[in-house]
Amino acid sequence: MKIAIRPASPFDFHLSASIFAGGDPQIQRYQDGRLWQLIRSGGKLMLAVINSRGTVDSPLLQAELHSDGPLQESDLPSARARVEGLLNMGLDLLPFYQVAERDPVMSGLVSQMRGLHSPTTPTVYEALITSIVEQQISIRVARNLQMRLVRAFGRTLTLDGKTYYAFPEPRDLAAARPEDLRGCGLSLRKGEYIIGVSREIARGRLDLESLAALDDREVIARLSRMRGIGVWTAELTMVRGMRRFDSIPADDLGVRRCISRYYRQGAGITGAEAREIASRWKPWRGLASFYLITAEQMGLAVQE
DNA sequence: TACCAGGTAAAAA
DNA sequence: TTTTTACATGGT
Repeated sequence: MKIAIRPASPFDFHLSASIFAGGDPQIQRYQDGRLWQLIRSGGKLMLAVINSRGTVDSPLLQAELHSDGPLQESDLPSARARVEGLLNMGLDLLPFYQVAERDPVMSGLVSQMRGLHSPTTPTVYEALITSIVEQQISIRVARNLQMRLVRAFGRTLTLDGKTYYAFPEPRDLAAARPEDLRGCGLSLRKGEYIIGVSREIARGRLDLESLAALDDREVIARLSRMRGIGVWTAELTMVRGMRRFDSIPADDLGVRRCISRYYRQGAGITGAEAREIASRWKPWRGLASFYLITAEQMGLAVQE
């Protein structure tokens, strides 16, 4: 079954999806112009294969949906929302670009990344767990551990003899032991954090999706009540999984490094200095930092 | 080899 | 109350 999607313009599908390049082809992957991603819609797993049929200024995407059973018309609205959510396709970037105009450095970078949309995880839970995994270790190592975690605990969908893995549900990880996660390369302590959070959710004592009703400070306070979650993890969860485009983990080493690169000639800066510089991007601080990180990865030059 | 990489909680001072 | 330490993997 195929659906057509018209993202808000401008939308650069290739640039936005490249963040998924090099991923595990059985989990999430962008390759040869197509984005592969398992989505969950109405309790049913399906594989979405997304490609572009339009341009940056007149974007048009096509998503093929595959499942191991018959797909109903009633599955489509939810599936469409899931696909659009992956790259925040409905988000109008122009208000952010207007704010960026006031900042010569950001303005110069943005003009080279026009149409870049940031990704959002299908669930808040996935953002929270992957953020815990990423604590302290390098992104590269963290991606490895995340792939092992998904393969070990995720639900699967088999199509044409190929198995695809979806991110685990809270109850899948709630049933695990720290030693099981240790087997994926995680520390025993992170295993405890992840299992603890998953159990709270599985028992109905924490509803992550309902945090949408709270403001940023309240979300940080609520999440920080749980063992293993500090301000950094909460902020990363918000910007990555809750579409809080103004939330920025300013203490983050990577964020500080790229702000320093483009605004302070690479001199080391503190989280407080990063927050000060970031204040000019309100109310788009999180999206701006995503642009900076992407600029760094693309090797864009520092403006003189 | 030793150190560091998109932190956090718990122990020690 | 503030400072130090352990934790895991993988790159340099």
